[in-house]
Amino acid sequence: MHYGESALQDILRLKPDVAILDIEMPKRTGLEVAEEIQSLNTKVIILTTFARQNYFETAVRIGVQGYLLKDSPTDRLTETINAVVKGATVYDPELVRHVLRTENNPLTEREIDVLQAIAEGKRTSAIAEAVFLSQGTVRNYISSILSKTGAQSRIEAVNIAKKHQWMNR
Amino acid sequence: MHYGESALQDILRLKPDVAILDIEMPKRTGLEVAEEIQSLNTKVIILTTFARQNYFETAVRIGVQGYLLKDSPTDRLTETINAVVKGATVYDPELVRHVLRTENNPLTEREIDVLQAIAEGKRTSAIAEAVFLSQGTVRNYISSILSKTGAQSRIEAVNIAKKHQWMNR
DNA sequence: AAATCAATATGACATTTGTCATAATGAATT
DNA sequence: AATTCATTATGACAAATGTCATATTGATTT
Repeated sequence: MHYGESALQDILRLKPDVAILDIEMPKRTGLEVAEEIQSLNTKVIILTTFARQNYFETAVRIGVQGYLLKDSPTDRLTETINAVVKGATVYDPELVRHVLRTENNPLTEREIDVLQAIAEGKRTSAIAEAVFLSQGTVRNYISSILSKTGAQSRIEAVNIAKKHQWMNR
Repeated sequence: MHYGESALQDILRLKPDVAILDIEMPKRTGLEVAEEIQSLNTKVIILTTFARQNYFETAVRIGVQGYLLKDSPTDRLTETINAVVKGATVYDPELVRHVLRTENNPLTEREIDVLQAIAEGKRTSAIAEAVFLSQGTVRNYISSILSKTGAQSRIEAVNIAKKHQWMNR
């Protein structure tokens, strides 16, 4: 395990063109390091296992030049390094898509669970069983889903949610 | 326009290997001619513009060796003639599919109209307006759709009908 | 520490749906 | 000619659904 602190010291000393940082490191996270060195000309690429939107968003806010997931194809890293050196900014497309999906998604986790059950054609009692909630709660959720989507009926809500890809996670 | 009667006379006289017949001809339809000559060794291919399932079904019942639509690709006719001479039987796949669809489709035209509106997420009042029916009638249709599909809810009915392709014509 | 939000629940009420009986008409089939 | 079937309708009743007010709990954010 590498220490964020030593990474920071190395970068400050060596002033590399590109620094590839993990996020979860002891002492200092990759994001903290990235923030510290933003005044340098060193480009930062975050390479991490964690697809947490929170991390991604702060990375973008700090202004890193790259953000990749460790499970993305290996040659993508080399491509990204080359692109970043040339001045480009590269964000993992999966992640961007995911953020866009959740960003505009007005539905909560539970509401999505319920909506998925609705899409299968289940009626309230069956939905309640499927998600282990009382029928009343399910009806409340549906009511909320309808008002959030602006739909007039369960089916319309499903149609709208599908169009916006709000129904997957 | 050719006469079915003269086609029949010609076939009886010439005893061809294959006879290609239209259906709608004056005096005698192609289907009548096909029926008359079934004792001969002449293979019959029906080539017609009319995609009426009624025609197709009687043709199959009579036992014709081929049934094609005039708007199918031209080389299909030559293929079919060759295949039929070799003893095969060739039915237009589109037509077969269509028949299978309507054959097992328990829904009436009107019910399909209603179900389509349901799939769009319309509620009863909106459906009634869309198909120019009273709300009561719409609810009766839905009730009937539910019992015919065995569904418990509108959405389930839509899902089932989509799976069986019962919602298009 | 306070405020916000998601998750969960209940009760009451209004509206929407689904079901059933019944009926008229016209087209198609036997 | 009689039967069947699709289309259309109404009325009455039961069940399901949607809405609203209200409340508790725990997590997250300010």
